[in-house]
Amino acid sequence: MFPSRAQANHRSPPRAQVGRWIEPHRLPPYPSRSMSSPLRVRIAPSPTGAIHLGLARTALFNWAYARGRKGQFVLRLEDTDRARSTRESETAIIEGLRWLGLDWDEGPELGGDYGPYRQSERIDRHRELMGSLMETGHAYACFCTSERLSEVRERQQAANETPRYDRCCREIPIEEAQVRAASGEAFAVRFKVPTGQTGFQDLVRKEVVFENGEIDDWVMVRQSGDPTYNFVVACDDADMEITHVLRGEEHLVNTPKQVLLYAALGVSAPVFAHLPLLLGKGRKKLSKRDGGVSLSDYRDQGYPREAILNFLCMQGWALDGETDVFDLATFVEHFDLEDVSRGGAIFDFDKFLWLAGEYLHKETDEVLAEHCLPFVVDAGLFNEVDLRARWDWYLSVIAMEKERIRIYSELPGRMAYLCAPDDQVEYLPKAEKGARKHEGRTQTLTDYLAWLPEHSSKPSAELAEETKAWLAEREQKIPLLFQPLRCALTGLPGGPDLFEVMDALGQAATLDRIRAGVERLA
RNA sequence: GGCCCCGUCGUCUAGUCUGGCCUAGGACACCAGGUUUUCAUCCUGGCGACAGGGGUUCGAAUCCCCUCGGGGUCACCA
Repeated sequence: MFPSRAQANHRSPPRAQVGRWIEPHRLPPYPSRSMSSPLRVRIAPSPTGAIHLGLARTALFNWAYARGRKGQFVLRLEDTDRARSTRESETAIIEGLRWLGLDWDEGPELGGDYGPYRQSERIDRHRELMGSLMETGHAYACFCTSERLSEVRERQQAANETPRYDRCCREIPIEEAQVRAASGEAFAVRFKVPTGQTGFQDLVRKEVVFENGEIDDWVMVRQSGDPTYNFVVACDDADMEITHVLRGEEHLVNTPKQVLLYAALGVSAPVFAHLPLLLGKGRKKLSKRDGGVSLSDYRDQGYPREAILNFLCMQGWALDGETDVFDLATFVEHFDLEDVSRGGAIFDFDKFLWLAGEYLHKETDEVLAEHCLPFVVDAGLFNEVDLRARWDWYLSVIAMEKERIRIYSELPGRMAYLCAPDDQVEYLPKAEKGARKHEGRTQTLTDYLAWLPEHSSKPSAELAEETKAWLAEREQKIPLLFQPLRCALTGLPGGPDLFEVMDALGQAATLDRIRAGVERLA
């Protein structure tokens, strides 16, 4: 049969199944997919890193498609690359998707009727299917060495041909192959691509057809005994009765290989839907160099969760061409694969920020305060206990600064001036310049400092009116006082109503800051 | 390079299947004006696209052909 050299030293379970011929008719039966069987979709991320925005989008579309059609959504971990797969990444993916608000019906941490849900744990089944495919003549052992393979590739490239396997081992008689394998010669298993054409239904791109002559006799199982992605993904999708495969367009060219495999396995292929790629600035696949490509980047920067979800919905899909802001329920209700756009689109970071602001501004002060709290603490402005002890004050700051921030992490920068020492408020150049352009600033500020204590106990709106009246009496324009005052109080060129700022500062700090301002702006 | 996918304002997108309602709509960005003590918000306005060329048709963003452009993929990675 086909024991391999790898059998002895490979750390995976013994390959007992490999050489066990299974009669085709004894293949474990695949449940037939009748019209009444439920729609089943899945995502199959490899746990090798953080959640990329593309994965988040794919997950969201799968989830919405299932939820909108009473289907089931499955999470399966593609951990075939053992060197790169980690449990930390697995946990991060599960937590990240949960944080987004997605839920799935079956998964590695949940179990389900089609488990296990880690590809590495399905290895016996993959070997079983490999064996039967060899038995039925759909796959064959390839004894070529990697040296020979690269030689062939180089020769093809030199001749300007498409590099592909020359099918050298394809016609080796099965008896001979068995003898060579038994003698310990290493081999990989390749799929025997038939002649003809392979087409499939793609709900986004209609029908797609490939010439089989263009398809390589691809490797299903490596010499090491490890199956490859194209092999296991189709096996698992078949076993799990996945009915619709929604994934990124980079997988489009893999699809005919998988479709051929389904046919060899004797099962019908699922319906596909290849989603347009998320692109970076240069119209190339969005990658790390584009910055901020992980879901966690946005969570950590304080993008509202609903804004992230909403924006993800718009990556390849539009509600009506008019409405940009809509919730998940609306998405689930209206989402259809036929409406997914075909062209890849550049990820618009500007619009994302804008949308974040739309959601942030809709939050109540209380909710926003909670969302911003960790960022304020992280910035070192307050510890949580102190901040909670003066919650009403914090809420007033939130109300005051709300319209100027779009993401939670922007608050600490906006309110930092409130925490500065009163004689050392950092004056931004633009603010100081604006203050200094008024000739009578020092005198006006000094006079105001004298006038203020008797009036500052009044509500801010009233104080504002009285201050303006005071200025009118002196026949002075408003900016003459307000610009130096703003600089003294906040050091910023813009910001909330000055009298609300005074409220937040308190009388003592207000007076101290004006006093310091008289000197510093002299 | 082969194969495959795609092509509407700077960007995202509606309209394309089922030609006429398109003088091509909306949003972000940008610019100008208004509101405001400033910034922000908000309001008003502006800028700005059917890749190109041939057909078919009374009529084409929409159907057909060609060209050009962009992307994806060509592993014993996933």
